Amino acid sequence: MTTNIFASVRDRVVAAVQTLHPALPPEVLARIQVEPPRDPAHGDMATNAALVCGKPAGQPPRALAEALVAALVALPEIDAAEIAGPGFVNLRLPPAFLRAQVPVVLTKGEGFGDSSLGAAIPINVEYVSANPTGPMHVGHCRGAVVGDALARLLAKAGYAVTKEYYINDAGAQVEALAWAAYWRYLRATVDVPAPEATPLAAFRASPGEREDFERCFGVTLQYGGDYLVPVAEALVVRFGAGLLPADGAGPSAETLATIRAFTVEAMMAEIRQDLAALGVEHDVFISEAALVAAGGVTRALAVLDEKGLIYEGVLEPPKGKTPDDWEPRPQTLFRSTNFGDDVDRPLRKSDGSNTYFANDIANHADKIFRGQKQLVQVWGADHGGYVKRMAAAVAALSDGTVPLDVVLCQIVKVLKNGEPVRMSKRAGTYITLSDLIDEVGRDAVRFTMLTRKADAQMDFDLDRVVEQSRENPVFYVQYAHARCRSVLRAAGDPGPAALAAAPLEALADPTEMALIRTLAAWPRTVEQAALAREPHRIAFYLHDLASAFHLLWNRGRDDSTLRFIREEEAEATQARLALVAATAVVIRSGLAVLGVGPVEEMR
RNA sequence: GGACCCGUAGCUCAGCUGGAUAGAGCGCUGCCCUCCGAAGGCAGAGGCCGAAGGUUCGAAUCCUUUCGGGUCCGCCA
Repeated sequence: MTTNIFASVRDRVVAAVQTLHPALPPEVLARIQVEPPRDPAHGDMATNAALVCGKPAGQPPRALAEALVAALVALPEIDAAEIAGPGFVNLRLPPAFLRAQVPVVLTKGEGFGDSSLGAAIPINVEYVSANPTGPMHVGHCRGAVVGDALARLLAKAGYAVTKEYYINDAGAQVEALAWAAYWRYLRATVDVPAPEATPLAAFRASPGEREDFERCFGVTLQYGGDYLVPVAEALVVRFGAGLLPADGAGPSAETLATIRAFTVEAMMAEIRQDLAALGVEHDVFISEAALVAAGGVTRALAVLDEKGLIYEGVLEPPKGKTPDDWEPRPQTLFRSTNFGDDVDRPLRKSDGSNTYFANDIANHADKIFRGQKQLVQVWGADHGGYVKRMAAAVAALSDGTVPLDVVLCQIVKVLKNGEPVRMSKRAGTYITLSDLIDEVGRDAVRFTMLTRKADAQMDFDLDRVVEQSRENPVFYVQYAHARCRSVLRAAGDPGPAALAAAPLEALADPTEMALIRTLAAWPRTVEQAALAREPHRIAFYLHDLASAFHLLWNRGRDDSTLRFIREEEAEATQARLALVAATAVVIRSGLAVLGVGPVEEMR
């Protein structure tokens, strides 16, 4: 049973070319494409075979095209073939061949479009990986949705996908988080007296604000939002006054570590909750701190060292914009320039501790050690400058056998009443992910985030995405599914098995055939989108599919013979119900890739 | 100074890894509901694909140069 009719016709075309020119090398044959023509008037499919094979075969393209046409029209799958332009061959398929896709869809169900393209290759998709220093906001949202949809897409395309979250729970930022939690903790334990003439006593005597804490303990807080209040309360429940310093000075290293671990855990719980609300899933959570503690960095750097890629050296200052405090100093460097990077990259800070890059090398090495054959990272655009060095590291670690694809997501600008919503933690105008979901709903958030290429900037209009009109693609696609379901319910909800057996000769109107062609393009769309790592193509496909269906629906308004349910024509009714059911199946299949639920009816 | 991303209709964006006469939505113009499927439908106008070279049968797509917008550039993660 054929699911990707473009692939099966391509097989025929390649076979025909090989018969004509048996000696053509595989790399030439690989360039042969069979795709939908840009203009449907040109036929059902078009192939460039004669154009790409003409020169290697030593035959003018048009002459080869003529021979190809003669071979192809003899096949049962091809009704007609004609030469166009410089040597395109346009193919027309027998209507019965196209109609036969309808029972295929109904039999396969939402598994229609599943592909073996990925050949069960282990592929690792890492996304979100937000620092556990606060609740998720809309900035994280796009990467989460894009990553999750991409993972689902790759799974549908036949890859063995591992969905991964890398918890940045080591380093200065979580240290700063622990200090902020400590401040909140001191506020929550205000009743406990402090030893006299200590920083804690001074803090107790103050109003207890952020500035007071910073002054009394001589630190600067990077975090401290209200979201830490419940964490501080939980700390009190768990530890009581046990974390207060007996000497009234700052927290001991152990105390701070305890607070850090507890707070990170609390933040991760909240992030997991946000992700669940968004329907974003992960198979694996990797802790940076645990990876470091387990010797992951040492192990990864040893691999590089063994290849002679690590050395002590001095970097040139950045051109044009030299930092004020720049001074040349010897550092431990990785020879990323061997792999296309612009400069070699430091692995250790001046105090001897590892850079984030060193830890991230360990993260990627860990994936490779676990047997992942392809790596995908979904990052914010601000990490663009980081891509080359990471690609270099992965190439070095795997001897070039493991490709790293980085999908960069541009910033999302949130609009309310046509005005940009300023994102500021301090001003409190910052929109958390859960606020966003509460306001417009999970499905609208997900679908809308996927209506743009990841690397194009996006406006997210809060008013627009809840609008029920053609202008809103979420609504447009959901409405198409609801209409399908409405028709099927009116017909007594016949099962797919019954409809798959229906004769389909009554499906002959151009609008109906156009819809069938769109359905038939679904498996190809999945493969193309997966190869390009571009889940947004699924959203655009669904819009096209919905459009083809709405068009048919509207035709029924002007021409009553095209209505789906016509009591006077039982066979046509069955055929159309099969088409409608197949449309609903493919919409659900596509929405599933986006992680969006189909609706049964519009309210 | 350098690296990376982006310049496509008035606006917001697609363009299937180099294919034919470059598409969609919004906006604009003109038609279409006494009733049977109008939270709408049909039709139309609107383009030097930022610019200039190059590669080849063929370029919005690849290369070089250039002009605009964004992101980033040792001891943040």
